[in-house]
Amino acid sequence: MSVTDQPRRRDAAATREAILRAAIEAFTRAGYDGAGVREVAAAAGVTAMLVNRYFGSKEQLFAEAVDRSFAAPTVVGADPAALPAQLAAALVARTDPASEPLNPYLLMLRSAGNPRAAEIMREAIGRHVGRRLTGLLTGPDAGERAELVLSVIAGVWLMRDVLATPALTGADPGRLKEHLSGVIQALSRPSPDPA
Amino acid sequence: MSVTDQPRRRDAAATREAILRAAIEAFTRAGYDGAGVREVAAAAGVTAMLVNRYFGSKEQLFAEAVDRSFAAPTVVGADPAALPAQLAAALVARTDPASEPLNPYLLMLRSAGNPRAAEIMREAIGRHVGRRLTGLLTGPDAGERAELVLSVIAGVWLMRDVLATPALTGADPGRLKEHLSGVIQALSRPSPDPA
DNA sequence: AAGATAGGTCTACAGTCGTAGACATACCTG
DNA sequence: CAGGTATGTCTACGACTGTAGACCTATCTT
Repeated sequence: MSVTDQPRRRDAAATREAILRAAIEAFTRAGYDGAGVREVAAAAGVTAMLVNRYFGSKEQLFAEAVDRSFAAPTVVGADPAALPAQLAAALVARTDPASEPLNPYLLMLRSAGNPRAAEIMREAIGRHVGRRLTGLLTGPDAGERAELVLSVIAGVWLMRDVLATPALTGADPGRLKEHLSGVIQALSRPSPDPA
Repeated sequence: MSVTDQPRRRDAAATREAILRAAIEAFTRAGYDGAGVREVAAAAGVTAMLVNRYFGSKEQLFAEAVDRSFAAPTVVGADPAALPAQLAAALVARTDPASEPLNPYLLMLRSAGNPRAAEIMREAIGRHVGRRLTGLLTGPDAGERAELVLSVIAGVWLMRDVLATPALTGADPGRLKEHLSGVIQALSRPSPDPA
């Protein structure tokens, strides 16, 4: 790691934390299948076996990495009326290709191909993100509208960062924010007007 | 494959087609990393080497599978005014877990983790889907709004089929269609009203 | 019927993967 | 200072991956 890689002081908690951080980084960048245990171990400055010794298996390591990554509150909005604009602004800002590369949505999108990883993430969503977002919405079908908002967020992250589609990466942020604000607004109302 | 697996009559075109079909199925079900060349070959009733002999490499096979999968027009809408409702209805119907398991969005979502696969799919989107959807929208920023619609579609497919989130899989189809129709409607207008 | 060629298979290699058991060493306690 | 234990490493295995070259054989042509 550092230039003078003196063997880190023996501290189980700190080492475990270093491995978990490295795992989040690796899984977010390369996905569940693309990240190897040896790679995670090397980034944490330890051996591959120590990873399994602390976390049991790659699958359990992934589960804990997902849980940690999803636990961090991505967007906090207090006023329900201002939520669409705030959410849209945050989404546009954070999906900027030059933005910070560590976030739960990238981890999710790049690991969705593996069935076991998908299960783990579904449970984590129900445990963290879904519940948090549902609380911000009002109405009887808040749960499903919250997951629709989640779908939109994930979809934008997919196209803009993972696939890096030209029209979205090069779009004007202000106009993009307007569009997305309208989309989220449409999902904020309990039931669409059957005019 | 069949019970009496008599060695298929030697026909280069037919064999190539069988391999390509098997590849689309495998890549859609397991993603780029999850599907192996031997698995594809076995499903087509041939040897792994023949796959590479016809397609050069796994990567080129994937590129051709993506191109074929994306070329099939998923939703055809003629009337721009009715487009949101039609698109929403088709999306809700086709993302039903009991629906047909072969479609470009699943292929895309489950392969997005691999960087090379992501590049290939980005090009294929620009070549097929993006252009097709852009033609259905009007206004100066039709391109970026088309990709936002694509983002919504992909996001719903991700949550409803790949992750199989409970609130979306169990949601009432009619109400879901209403919500999504409103979302797409918001993206159909050239520029949101700065009221 | 005999040869030519397109169509397919066999064997194998070099690499990576996740993981298990035995072994070594740094640190704390007496 | 001596011992014990927590902490970390080494070696290795079996399975799987994509792919290359040599080889076989069914089919068509003459």
